Amino acid sequence: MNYTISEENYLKAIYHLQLEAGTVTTNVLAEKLQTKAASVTDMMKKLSGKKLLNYKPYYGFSLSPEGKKIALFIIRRHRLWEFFLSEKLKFNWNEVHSIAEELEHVSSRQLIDRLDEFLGFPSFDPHGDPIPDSRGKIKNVNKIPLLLLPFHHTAEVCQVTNQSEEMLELLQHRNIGIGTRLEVKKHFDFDHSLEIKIKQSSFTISEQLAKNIFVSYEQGI
Amino acid sequence: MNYTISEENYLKAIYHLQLEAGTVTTNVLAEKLQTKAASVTDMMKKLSGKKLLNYKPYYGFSLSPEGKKIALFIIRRHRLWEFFLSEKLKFNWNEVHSIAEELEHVSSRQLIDRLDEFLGFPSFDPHGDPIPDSRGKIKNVNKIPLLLLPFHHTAEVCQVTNQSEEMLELLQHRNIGIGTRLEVKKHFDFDHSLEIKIKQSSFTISEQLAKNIFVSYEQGI
DNA sequence: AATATATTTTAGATTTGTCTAAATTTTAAA
DNA sequence: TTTAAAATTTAGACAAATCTAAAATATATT
Repeated sequence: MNYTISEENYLKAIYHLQLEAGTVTTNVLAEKLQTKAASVTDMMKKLSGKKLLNYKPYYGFSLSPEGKKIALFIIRRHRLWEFFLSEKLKFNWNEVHSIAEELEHVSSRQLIDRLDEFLGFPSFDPHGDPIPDSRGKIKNVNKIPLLLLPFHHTAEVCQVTNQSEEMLELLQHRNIGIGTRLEVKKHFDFDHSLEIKIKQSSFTISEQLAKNIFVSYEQGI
Repeated sequence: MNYTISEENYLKAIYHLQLEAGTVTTNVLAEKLQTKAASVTDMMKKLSGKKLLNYKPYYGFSLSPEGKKIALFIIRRHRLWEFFLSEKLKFNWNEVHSIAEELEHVSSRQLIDRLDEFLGFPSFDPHGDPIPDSRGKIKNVNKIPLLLLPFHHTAEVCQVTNQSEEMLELLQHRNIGIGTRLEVKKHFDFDHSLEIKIKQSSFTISEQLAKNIFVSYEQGI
């Protein structure tokens, strides 16, 4: 019931890649974890030995139900700490991730459940990512990419998928954050940039930026 | 500037033993860390290689100024987390230690300084142990063992040195905690037990318990 | 279908922190 | 002061997680 930091990082990375890409390969996982393919293979054998993975050599791997459950708990810890850092310790959006990477490996179940309570059982972290509850369940939101938002309909930013320093710096400059209400005025075919309006001011943002912004359409969360 | 969990645990343990006993030996350290003497010797070589220890084979070792500084920072992290767990997450006195053992190894300096600020720069943890400030300085209190408190002088419990489950269970039952005001009525020579008075009620406590309780005499902290 | 290329796995080495058992050094006792 | 006992260190081994280089397998190309 207790896993090493390394095992936890592998499980979490596999979970994320499964969500993003559906299928996970040795090389992609190695890239994500900044390690080598051979090391990944070693760990795959270890994790499948513990029944956390379905693994067939040369054919790939995927999380078992138990492995997924554990991954969700690690993600729960990560996101609750991010919420804490942002909400209580007043860290910026772009500072919380790396600290939460360390905190997430503190394993006391009771600690996390009390932290959850202390924070008021939040459903989303500062990036808008959903926080699994104490049973590992994730709240689903009706969200669409900003690129698909129809013109002249106000929507609310609910998630930002790229969490790099650079991206978050840009968002802060533009005053865009989770909960920001905006509407799309126009698409420019030439470079696929968008004109958007927040409160009274309008400006354009690149396709690259817009790709990473998700909004909830009909209603707030 | 970054140390492994194991290195940190050794530095911390040496610091504590130096305070308690003045001198630290291989066997005592091995006992404290639940490991073997040979492992301690290995680590001593490693830490003295990093200039954190003065080490002369067969003659013993002690923290260098740099080693002491690091130990104090680890203790700072530990005690701030203990304070957080107790004050904010409502953990009992006797539950905070083991969780803080894990949290103390999360190394972000900024995290700890912000946590400190969030908690209101506390000077003492829930056991009454002093919390080093951001420069590593410890506040000194005029404290004496309860055994030495003169009769009929009210004093305030300011520290409890044994932090085992069993000890803390007993203290909770007796309603003794940091800040409790009490006076000593009598010493019994037969078993060296003490009669003490808290508020209106008097009862006796064993020498063993009294040994671990420290009080501030003239005035509160 | 045969071959070339890319991907993945195996084999063997390395580092960290640990262990046991043996050797060394210090300390205590006769 | 020599010997016995205790404490400490060394030597050699092991598990975890990683690496490089080589081998095995799968995929793509002709």
